[in-house]
Amino acid sequence: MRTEPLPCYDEHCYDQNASAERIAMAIDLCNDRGVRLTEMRHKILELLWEYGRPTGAYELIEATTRRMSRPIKPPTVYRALDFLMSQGLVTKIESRNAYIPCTHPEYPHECLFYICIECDSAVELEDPRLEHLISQNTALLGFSPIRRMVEIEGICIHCTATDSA
Amino acid sequence: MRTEPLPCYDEHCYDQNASAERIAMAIDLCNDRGVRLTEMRHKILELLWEYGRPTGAYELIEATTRRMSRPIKPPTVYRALDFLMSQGLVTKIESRNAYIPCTHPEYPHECLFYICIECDSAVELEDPRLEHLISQNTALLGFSPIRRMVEIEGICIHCTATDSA
DNA sequence: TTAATTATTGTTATAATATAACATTTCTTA
DNA sequence: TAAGAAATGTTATATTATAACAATAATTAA
Repeated sequence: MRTEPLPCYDEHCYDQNASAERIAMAIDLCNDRGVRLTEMRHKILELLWEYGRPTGAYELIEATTRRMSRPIKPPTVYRALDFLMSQGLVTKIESRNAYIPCTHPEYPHECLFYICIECDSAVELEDPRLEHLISQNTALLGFSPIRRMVEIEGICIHCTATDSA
Repeated sequence: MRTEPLPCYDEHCYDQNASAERIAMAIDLCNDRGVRLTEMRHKILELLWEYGRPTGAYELIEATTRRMSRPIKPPTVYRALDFLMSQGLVTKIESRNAYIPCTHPEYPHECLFYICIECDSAVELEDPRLEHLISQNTALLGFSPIRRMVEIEGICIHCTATDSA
Protein backbone atom coordinates (compact mmCIF):
# COMPACT_ATOMS: atom_id res chain seq x y z
CA MET A 1 0.00 0.00 0.00
CA ARG A 2 1.71 3.13 -1.25
CA THR A 3 0.88 6.50 0.16
CA GLU A 4 3.24 8.87 -1.63
CA PRO A 5 1.81 11.02 -4.42
CA LEU A 6 1.79 9.66 -7.92
CA PRO A 7 3.15 11.42 -11.00
CA CYS A 8 0.77 13.20 -13.29
CA TYR A 9 0.32 11.83 -16.77
CA ASP A 10 -1.10 15.04 -18.10
CA GLU A 11 1.16 16.78 -20.61
CA HIS A 12 0.19 20.15 -19.14
CA CYS A 13 1.47 19.16 -15.76
CA TYR A 14 5.09 20.01 -15.14
CA ASP A 15 5.38 18.79 -11.59
CA GLN A 16 2.51 17.40 -9.61
CA ASN A 17 4.61 16.88 -6.53
CA ALA A 18 5.65 20.46 -6.04
CA SER A 19 3.22 21.41 -3.30
CA ALA A 20 4.83 24.82 -2.82
CA GLU A 21 4.47 25.67 -6.50
CA ARG A 22 0.85 24.60 -6.40
CA ILE A 23 0.17 26.90 -3.48
CA ALA A 24 1.95 29.77 -5.20
CA MET A 25 -0.22 29.18 -8.25
CA ALA A 26 -3.33 29.19 -6.09
CA ILE A 27 -2.31 32.49 -4.50
CA ASP A 28 -1.78 34.08 -7.90
CA LEU A 29 -5.01 32.69 -9.21
CA CYS A 30 -6.99 34.06 -6.25
CA ASN A 31 -5.31 37.45 -6.59
CA ASP A 32 -6.17 37.54 -10.28
CA ARG A 33 -9.75 36.70 -9.54
CA GLY A 34 -10.09 39.13 -6.64
CA VAL A 35 -10.99 36.43 -4.14
CA ARG A 36 -9.26 35.81 -0.83
CA LEU A 37 -7.16 32.77 -0.09
CA THR A 38 -7.37 33.29 3.66
CA GLU A 39 -5.11 31.59 6.18
CA MET A 40 -7.67 28.85 6.82
CA ARG A 41 -8.23 28.21 3.12
CA HIS A 42 -4.51 28.30 2.50
CA LYS A 43 -3.79 25.81 5.29
CA ILE A 44 -6.41 23.39 4.09
CA LEU A 45 -5.22 23.54 0.51
CA GLU A 46 -1.68 23.02 1.76
CA LEU A 47 -2.74 19.99 3.78
CA LEU A 48 -4.49 18.52 0.76
CA TRP A 49 -1.35 18.87 -1.34
CA GLU A 50 0.70 17.31 1.45
CA TYR A 51 -1.65 14.38 1.76
CA GLY A 52 -1.57 13.93 -2.00
CA ARG A 53 -4.56 11.62 -1.98
CA PRO A 54 -8.32 11.90 -1.52
CA THR A 55 -8.76 13.08 2.06
CA GLY A 56 -11.91 13.11 4.18
CA ALA A 57 -13.27 16.31 5.70
CA TYR A 58 -12.93 14.96 9.23
CA GLU A 59 -9.33 13.99 8.60
CA LEU A 60 -8.76 17.61 7.56
CA ILE A 61 -10.57 18.82 10.67
CA GLU A 62 -8.18 16.81 12.83
CA ALA A 63 -5.16 17.92 10.85
CA THR A 64 -6.00 21.63 11.02
CA THR A 65 -6.79 21.26 14.71
CA ARG A 66 -3.31 19.81 15.27
CA ARG A 67 -1.58 22.29 13.02
CA MET A 68 -3.29 25.34 14.52
CA SER A 69 -3.20 24.02 18.10
CA ARG A 70 -6.84 24.85 18.68
CA PRO A 71 -10.08 23.07 17.86
CA ILE A 72 -11.30 23.66 14.32
CA LYS A 73 -14.95 22.73 13.85
CA PRO A 74 -16.62 21.04 10.89
CA PRO A 75 -18.32 24.14 9.41
CA THR A 76 -14.99 25.94 9.20
CA VAL A 77 -13.42 23.18 7.15
CA TYR A 78 -16.49 22.58 5.01
CA ARG A 79 -16.68 26.28 4.21
CA ALA A 80 -13.04 26.36 3.21
CA LEU A 81 -13.58 23.31 1.03
CA ASP A 82 -16.60 24.96 -0.59
CA PHE A 83 -14.50 27.98 -1.41
CA LEU A 84 -11.63 25.92 -2.79
CA MET A 85 -14.04 23.91 -4.92
CA SER A 86 -15.73 27.05 -6.20
CA GLN A 87 -12.32 28.23 -7.43
CA GLY A 88 -11.46 24.90 -9.06
CA LEU A 89 -8.63 24.37 -6.58
CA VAL A 90 -10.16 21.27 -5.07
CA THR A 91 -12.51 18.57 -6.31
CA LYS A 92 -14.68 16.28 -4.30
CA ILE A 93 -14.37 12.60 -5.10
CA GLU A 94 -18.02 11.75 -4.64
CA SER A 95 -17.56 8.01 -4.49
CA ARG A 96 -15.24 8.39 -1.48
CA ASN A 97 -16.60 11.46 0.29
CA ALA A 98 -13.11 12.80 -0.01
CA TYR A 99 -11.40 15.90 -1.33
CA ILE A 100 -8.38 16.21 -3.56
CA PRO A 101 -6.47 19.24 -4.81
CA CYS A 102 -6.96 19.95 -8.49
CA THR A 103 -3.97 19.70 -10.74
CA HIS A 104 -5.10 22.41 -13.14
CA PRO A 105 -7.20 25.09 -11.51
CA GLU A 106 -5.78 27.67 -13.92
CA TYR A 107 -8.17 26.84 -16.72
CA PRO A 108 -11.58 25.24 -16.84
CA HIS A 109 -11.44 21.56 -17.50
CA GLU A 110 -13.26 18.32 -17.21
CA CYS A 111 -11.28 15.60 -15.58
CA LEU A 112 -11.40 11.91 -14.86
CA PHE A 113 -10.13 10.40 -11.66
CA TYR A 114 -8.50 7.01 -11.53
CA ILE A 115 -8.73 5.92 -7.91
CA CYS A 116 -6.83 2.96 -6.50
CA ILE A 117 -8.83 0.99 -3.95
CA GLU A 118 -5.65 -0.47 -2.46
CA CYS A 119 -3.39 2.53 -1.90
CA ASP A 120 -6.08 5.26 -2.07
CA SER A 121 -4.12 7.16 -4.69
CA ALA A 122 -6.03 9.19 -7.24
CA VAL A 123 -4.68 10.25 -10.61
CA GLU A 124 -6.36 13.09 -12.43
CA LEU A 125 -6.46 12.93 -16.20
CA GLU A 126 -7.94 15.23 -18.75
CA ASP A 127 -9.30 13.85 -21.96
CA PRO A 128 -10.96 16.14 -24.49
CA ARG A 129 -12.54 13.11 -26.13
CA LEU A 130 -14.59 12.56 -23.00
CA GLU A 131 -15.89 16.08 -23.20
CA HIS A 132 -16.73 15.58 -26.87
CA LEU A 133 -18.52 12.34 -26.17
CA ILE A 134 -20.56 13.81 -23.34
CA SER A 135 -21.41 16.82 -25.47
CA GLN A 136 -22.78 14.57 -28.18
CA ASN A 137 -24.97 12.73 -25.70
CA THR A 138 -26.20 15.87 -24.03
CA ALA A 139 -27.12 17.31 -27.43
CA LEU A 140 -29.05 14.14 -28.20
CA LEU A 141 -30.88 14.34 -24.88
CA GLY A 142 -31.42 18.08 -24.95
CA PHE A 143 -29.60 18.12 -21.63
CA SER A 144 -27.57 21.12 -20.42
CA PRO A 145 -24.64 19.83 -18.39
CA ILE A 146 -23.34 21.81 -15.43
CA ARG A 147 -21.10 19.47 -13.46
CA ARG A 148 -19.46 16.22 -14.47
CA MET A 149 -18.12 13.45 -12.32
CA VAL A 150 -16.05 10.66 -13.79
CA GLU A 151 -14.52 8.38 -11.23
CA ILE A 152 -12.93 5.07 -12.07
CA GLU A 153 -12.08 2.77 -9.21
CA GLY A 154 -9.57 -0.01 -9.65
CA ILE A 155 -6.00 -1.07 -8.97
CA CYS A 156 -3.14 1.24 -9.91
CA ILE A 157 0.03 0.11 -11.65
CA HIS A 158 2.08 0.24 -8.46
CA CYS A 159 -0.28 -1.91 -6.45
CA THR A 160 -0.63 -4.35 -9.32
CA ALA A 161 3.13 -4.73 -9.32
CA THR A 162 3.26 -5.08 -5.54
CA ASP A 163 0.40 -7.57 -5.47
CA SER A 164 2.01 -9.90 -8.00
CA ALA A 165 5.47 -9.64 -6.42
CA MET B 1 -40.48 20.34 -11.53
CA ARG B 2 -41.46 17.06 -13.16
CA THR B 3 -41.51 13.86 -11.17
CA GLU B 4 -42.79 11.25 -13.60
CA PRO B 5 -40.26 8.84 -15.10
CA LEU B 6 -38.50 9.77 -18.30
CA PRO B 7 -38.27 7.64 -21.42
CA CYS B 8 -35.11 5.70 -22.06
CA TYR B 9 -33.01 6.69 -25.00
CA ASP B 10 -31.19 3.41 -25.12
CA GLU B 11 -32.01 1.33 -28.17
CA HIS B 12 -31.92 -1.83 -26.04
CA CYS B 13 -34.65 -0.52 -23.83
CA TYR B 14 -38.14 -1.41 -24.94
CA ASP B 15 -40.06 0.18 -22.11
CA GLN B 16 -38.46 1.87 -19.18
CA ASN B 17 -41.76 2.66 -17.54
CA ALA B 18 -43.03 -0.88 -17.20
CA SER B 19 -42.25 -1.44 -13.55
CA ALA B 20 -43.97 -4.82 -13.51
CA GLU B 21 -41.90 -6.06 -16.43
CA ARG B 22 -38.76 -4.85 -14.73
CA ILE B 23 -39.62 -6.78 -11.61
CA ALA B 24 -40.40 -9.90 -13.64
CA MET B 25 -37.04 -9.56 -15.31
CA ALA B 26 -35.34 -9.23 -11.92
CA ILE B 27 -37.07 -12.37 -10.66
CA ASP B 28 -35.94 -14.36 -13.70
CA LEU B 29 -32.44 -13.00 -13.46
CA CYS B 30 -32.15 -13.95 -9.78
CA ASN B 31 -33.53 -17.42 -10.48
CA ASP B 32 -31.02 -17.91 -13.27
CA ARG B 33 -28.21 -16.82 -11.01
CA GLY B 34 -29.35 -18.91 -8.05
CA VAL B 35 -29.70 -15.93 -5.75
CA ARG B 36 -32.78 -15.01 -3.75
CA LEU B 37 -34.91 -11.98 -4.47
CA THR B 38 -36.54 -12.07 -1.04
CA GLU B 39 -39.69 -10.19 -0.12
CA MET B 40 -37.71 -7.30 1.33
CA ARG B 41 -35.44 -7.04 -1.69
CA HIS B 42 -38.40 -7.35 -4.01
CA LYS B 43 -40.32 -4.58 -2.20
CA ILE B 44 -37.39 -2.22 -2.27
CA LEU B 45 -36.72 -2.80 -5.96
CA GLU B 46 -40.42 -2.27 -6.62
CA LEU B 47 -40.39 1.00 -4.70
CA LEU B 48 -37.38 2.18 -6.66
CA TRP B 49 -39.14 1.50 -9.96
CA GLU B 50 -42.23 3.28 -8.69
CA TYR B 51 -40.24 6.32 -7.63
CA GLY B 52 -38.50 6.35 -11.00
CA ARG B 53 -35.82 8.74 -9.81
CA PRO B 54 -32.75 8.65 -7.57
CA THR B 55 -34.11 7.91 -4.11
CA GLY B 56 -32.36 8.21 -0.76
CA ALA B 57 -31.97 5.26 1.59
CA TYR B 58 -33.92 6.98 4.34
CA GLU B 59 -36.76 7.75 1.95
CA LEU B 60 -36.85 4.02 1.20
CA ILE B 61 -36.79 3.23 4.91
CA GLU B 62 -39.88 5.39 5.43
CA ALA B 63 -41.60 3.95 2.37
CA THR B 64 -41.02 0.31 3.35
CA THR B 65 -42.09 1.11 6.90
CA ARG B 66 -45.37 2.49 5.55
CA ARG B 67 -45.87 -0.29 3.05
CA MET B 68 -45.15 -3.09 5.51
CA SER B 69 -46.92 -1.41 8.44
CA ARG B 70 -44.01 -2.03 10.79
CA PRO B 71 -40.75 -0.23 11.43
CA ILE B 72 -38.00 -1.16 8.99
CA LYS B 73 -34.57 -0.16 10.22
CA PRO B 74 -31.64 1.27 8.25
CA PRO B 75 -29.51 -1.91 8.14
CA THR B 76 -32.36 -3.85 6.57
CA VAL B 77 -32.70 -1.40 3.71
CA TYR B 78 -28.98 -0.92 3.24
CA ARG B 79 -28.51 -4.68 3.07
CA ALA B 80 -31.22 -5.01 0.47
CA LEU B 81 -29.63 -2.22 -1.54
CA ASP B 82 -26.25 -3.92 -1.30
CA PHE B 83 -27.77 -7.10 -2.67
CA LEU B 84 -29.58 -5.29 -5.48
CA MET B 85 -26.39 -3.45 -6.42
CA SER B 86 -24.37 -6.66 -6.36
CA GLN B 87 -26.80 -8.09 -8.92
CA GLY B 88 -26.70 -5.00 -11.13
CA LEU B 89 -30.36 -4.29 -10.39
CA VAL B 90 -29.66 -0.99 -8.71
CA THR B 91 -26.95 1.63 -8.98
CA LYS B 92 -25.96 4.22 -6.46
CA ILE B 93 -25.75 7.78 -7.72
CA GLU B 94 -22.73 8.78 -5.67
CA SER B 95 -23.11 12.49 -6.19
CA ARG B 96 -26.59 12.38 -4.64
CA ASN B 97 -26.32 9.58 -2.09
CA ALA B 98 -29.29 8.09 -3.87
CA TYR B 99 -30.24 4.82 -5.48
CA ILE B 100 -31.82 4.15 -8.83
CA PRO B 101 -32.98 0.93 -10.48
CA CYS B 102 -30.80 -0.18 -13.35
CA THR B 103 -32.34 -0.29 -16.78
CA HIS B 104 -30.25 -3.19 -18.02
CA PRO B 105 -29.26 -5.62 -15.29
CA GLU B 106 -29.40 -8.51 -17.75
CA TYR B 107 -25.95 -7.91 -19.16
CA PRO B 108 -22.87 -6.22 -17.82
CA HIS B 109 -22.62 -2.63 -18.88
CA GLU B 110 -21.08 0.67 -18.12
CA CYS B 111 -23.52 3.49 -17.96
CA LEU B 112 -23.66 7.23 -17.70
CA PHE B 113 -26.26 9.08 -15.71
CA TYR B 114 -27.67 12.41 -16.74
CA ILE B 115 -29.17 13.89 -13.61
CA CYS B 116 -31.44 16.93 -13.64
CA ILE B 117 -30.86 19.23 -10.69
CA GLU B 118 -34.33 20.76 -11.07
CA CYS B 119 -36.66 17.76 -11.33
CA ASP B 120 -34.29 15.13 -9.89
CA SER B 121 -34.80 12.88 -12.88
CA ALA B 122 -31.94 10.65 -13.96
CA VAL B 123 -31.54 9.17 -17.41
CA GLU B 124 -29.27 6.18 -17.86
CA LEU B 125 -27.38 5.93 -21.11
CA GLU B 126 -24.93 3.40 -22.37
CA ASP B 127 -22.16 4.45 -24.66
CA PRO B 128 -19.55 1.93 -25.83
CA ARG B 129 -17.30 4.81 -26.85
CA LEU B 130 -16.98 5.79 -23.21
CA GLU B 131 -15.87 2.30 -22.37
CA HIS B 132 -13.36 2.39 -25.21
CA LEU B 133 -12.02 5.75 -24.09
CA ILE B 134 -11.63 4.67 -20.50
CA SER B 135 -9.96 1.45 -21.60
CA GLN B 136 -7.39 3.41 -23.56
CA ASN B 137 -6.59 5.57 -20.58
CA THR B 138 -6.42 2.68 -18.18
CA ALA B 139 -4.03 0.89 -20.53
CA LEU B 140 -1.87 4.01 -20.63
CA LEU B 141 -1.86 4.24 -16.84
CA GLY B 142 -1.47 0.53 -16.23
CA PHE B 143 -4.66 0.83 -14.21
CA SER B 144 -7.11 -2.06 -13.79
CA PRO B 145 -10.61 -0.63 -13.57
CA ILE B 146 -13.23 -2.29 -11.38
CA ARG B 147 -16.06 0.19 -11.00
CA ARG B 148 -16.92 3.27 -13.04
CA MET B 149 -19.03 6.23 -12.11
CA VAL B 150 -20.05 8.77 -14.70
CA GLU B 151 -22.56 11.27 -13.47
CA ILE B 152 -23.47 14.42 -15.32
CA GLU B 153 -25.52 17.00 -13.50
CA GLY B 154 -27.46 19.62 -15.41
CA ILE B 155 -30.89 20.64 -16.64
CA CYS B 156 -32.99 18.14 -18.56
CA ILE B 157 -34.91 18.97 -21.72
CA HIS B 158 -38.25 19.14 -19.92
CA CYS B 159 -37.08 21.56 -17.28
CA THR B 160 -35.35 23.69 -19.88
CA ALA B 161 -38.66 23.94 -21.73
CA THR B 162 -40.56 24.69 -18.53
CA ASP B 163 -38.03 27.27 -17.39
CA SER B 164 -38.18 29.25 -20.63
CA ALA B 165 -41.98 29.02 -20.87
C1' DT C 1 -37.27 -35.65 8.69
C1' DT C 2 -34.86 -33.60 11.69
C1' DA C 3 -30.48 -31.53 12.92
C1' DA C 4 -26.90 -28.69 11.29
C1' DT C 5 -25.59 -25.09 8.45
C1' DT C 6 -26.05 -21.01 6.02
C1' DA C 7 -28.44 -16.91 4.61
C1' DT C 8 -31.36 -13.31 5.78
C1' DT C 9 -33.56 -10.14 8.69
C1' DG C 10 -34.31 -7.78 13.28
C1' DT C 11 -32.51 -4.72 16.82
C1' DT C 12 -29.70 -1.56 19.29
C1' DA C 13 -26.30 1.46 19.20
C1' DT C 14 -23.15 4.37 17.07
C1' DA C 15 -19.97 6.02 13.35
C1' DA C 16 -19.17 9.13 9.55
C1' DT C 17 -20.44 12.97 6.78
C1' DA C 18 -22.56 17.46 6.41
C1' DT C 19 -25.29 21.71 7.39
C1' DA C 20 -28.47 25.24 9.87
C1' DA C 21 -28.54 29.13 12.69
C1' DC C 22 -26.67 32.67 14.92
C1' DA C 23 -22.55 35.13 17.34
C1' DT C 24 -18.11 37.09 16.73
C1' DT C 25 -14.23 38.64 14.39
C1' DT C 26 -11.72 40.40 10.49
C1' DC C 27 -11.35 42.85 6.33
C1' DT C 28 -12.54 46.48 3.12
C1' DT C 29 -13.80 50.83 1.91
C1' DA C 30 -16.61 54.89 2.28
C1' DT D 1 -12.62 55.49 12.06
C1' DA D 2 -17.24 53.82 11.41
C1' DA D 3 -20.30 51.04 8.48
C1' DG D 4 -20.97 47.25 5.77
C1' DA D 5 -19.44 42.94 3.96
C1' DA D 6 -16.96 38.76 4.28
C1' DA D 7 -15.10 35.18 6.90
C1' DT D 8 -14.76 32.44 10.91
C1' DG D 9 -16.34 30.66 15.54
C1' DT D 10 -19.75 28.02 18.08
C1' DT D 11 -23.54 25.12 19.25
C1' DA D 12 -26.59 22.08 17.88
C1' DT D 13 -28.44 18.89 14.84
C1' DA D 14 -29.46 16.67 10.29
C1' DT D 15 -28.23 13.10 7.08
C1' DT D 16 -26.09 8.93 5.54
C1' DA D 17 -24.19 4.52 6.75
C1' DT D 18 -22.35 0.54 9.43
C1' DA D 19 -20.84 -2.52 13.54
C1' DA D 20 -22.22 -6.06 16.48
C1' DC D 21 -25.01 -9.40 17.97
C1' DA D 22 -29.79 -11.79 18.28
C1' DA D 23 -33.50 -14.06 16.03
C1' DT D 24 -35.60 -16.20 12.23
C1' DA D 25 -36.01 -18.49 7.80
C1' DA D 26 -34.21 -21.34 4.13
C1' DT D 27 -31.23 -24.91 2.54
C1' DT D 28 -28.46 -28.97 2.95
C1' DA D 29 -26.58 -33.05 5.09
C1' DA D 30 -27.08 -36.92 7.93
